[in-house]
Amino acid sequence: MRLSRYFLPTLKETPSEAQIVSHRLMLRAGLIRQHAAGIYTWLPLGFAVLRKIEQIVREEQNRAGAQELLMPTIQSADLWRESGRYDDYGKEMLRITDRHDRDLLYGPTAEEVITDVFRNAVRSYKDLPKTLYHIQWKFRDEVRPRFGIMRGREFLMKDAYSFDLDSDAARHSYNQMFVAYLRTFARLGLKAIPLRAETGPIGGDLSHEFIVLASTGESEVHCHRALLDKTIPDDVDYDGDLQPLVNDWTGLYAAADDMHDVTKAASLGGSLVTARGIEVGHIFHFGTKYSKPMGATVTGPDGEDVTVAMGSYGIGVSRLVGAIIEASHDDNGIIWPESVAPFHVGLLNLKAGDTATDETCARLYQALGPDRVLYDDRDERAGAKFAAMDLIGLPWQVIVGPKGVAKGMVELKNRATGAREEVSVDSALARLAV
RNA sequence: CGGGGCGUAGCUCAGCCUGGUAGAGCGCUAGCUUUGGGAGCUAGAAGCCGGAGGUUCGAAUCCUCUCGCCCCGACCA
Repeated sequence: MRLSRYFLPTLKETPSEAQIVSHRLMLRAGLIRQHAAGIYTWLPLGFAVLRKIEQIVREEQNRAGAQELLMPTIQSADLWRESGRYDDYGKEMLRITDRHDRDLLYGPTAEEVITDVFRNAVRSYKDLPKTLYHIQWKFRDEVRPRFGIMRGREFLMKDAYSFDLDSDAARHSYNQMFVAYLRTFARLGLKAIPLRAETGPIGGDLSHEFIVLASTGESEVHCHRALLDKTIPDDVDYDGDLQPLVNDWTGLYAAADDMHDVTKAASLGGSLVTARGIEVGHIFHFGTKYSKPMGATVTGPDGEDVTVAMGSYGIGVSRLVGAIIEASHDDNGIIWPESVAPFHVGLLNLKAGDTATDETCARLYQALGPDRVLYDDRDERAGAKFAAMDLIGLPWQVIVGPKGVAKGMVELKNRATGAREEVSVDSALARLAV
């Protein structure tokens, strides 16, 4: 993409409403614009990142055996009356009335809808297990939206729902998601740790939240140091026994403030780490909380009806954009992990209009591929280009100036480390190849 | 939902206390000069001073109401 044609409204100054780093940088780098309190427009660059994250989440869900579908944003209130949540959910639920005076709502979550789909379609235990998910916009009418996209009212979320014959089987579905989450966050370039969580209003008896570590994070977490160094295998057998792997990740002490056990933590001595983090995922096993009132049953092996055991598994996709920035930035701007970067390379033509630099840039642009490169071909000063490119945080920069070009050289800069090297054009191409 | 604050040019803000008809910096446009870390000079364009009502000869400024946004707290992917 040529920057001269791209819609990338960057800001030199920080809009006054933005308090935290990710919000400021998202506004400044031209990722989002606020539409109303807690509601945002995603500009092309931000949208590109959102799509990348979404795709990684999708791939890992599929890999774990979950199947994607798409449920509506607007839901019927009747279903919520069935589960008993229509009155319980409170003002966070945005309620709507249509022209026939029917009660609708903008979905804050989708347990009711998926349970309805399931009960109408599945009859036999032989159809189990099933894990279904979608990636859809949700709305929760937060009293006080803040921190930009991190706590908006409208947000993009992946939510998965598992259906099993009994709670032992459900535990396997739960473990599949647990492992999928570890893999997902690792691929996003994040250090995430699972914490045992309160089950909250959704209910149930098994729940973990996943916290991404970032020094500017909202909540405080305490955990064993060894948890930070754990890695997740690349070739997980999702059909096999996942319990050992889950145990490995949950065996060490880890707790947020609300579940923090000071005595237990103190016994860790020097291995205790206190850090800050951002919640980006939450998984629950809640048994028959929805299947029972809504009559989601299957015929079991013995011919008797069985109420299915369910779990639900959320990832805040749009929140992750902010979380990644909180975890990865410096004074000059964003530093995108390669896996989610909107472009792989920023190509800076330091003297647009100069035949030699133009030609070198054109060659690099074509060879690297216009989809992977953001080419700053604007008639701007070098300083402005450096600042803009650092701000938007692409992993690599290729800096092409007349002095280097005369020697057949360009400069390759790594955004994360700041390291620059002068290399030949061919060498730069080789280094940046897919 | 309790407490506080702010709405003036695209952005950051001054002006308001003490009413007299709109300002700065950045950005934008044009020209010249500059050209490796958000340039310099010159000349421009750009504002229903959030909205409504009121007080007054006169309101960005004072009063009332209203809408919007932000911050602290309680609550959440």
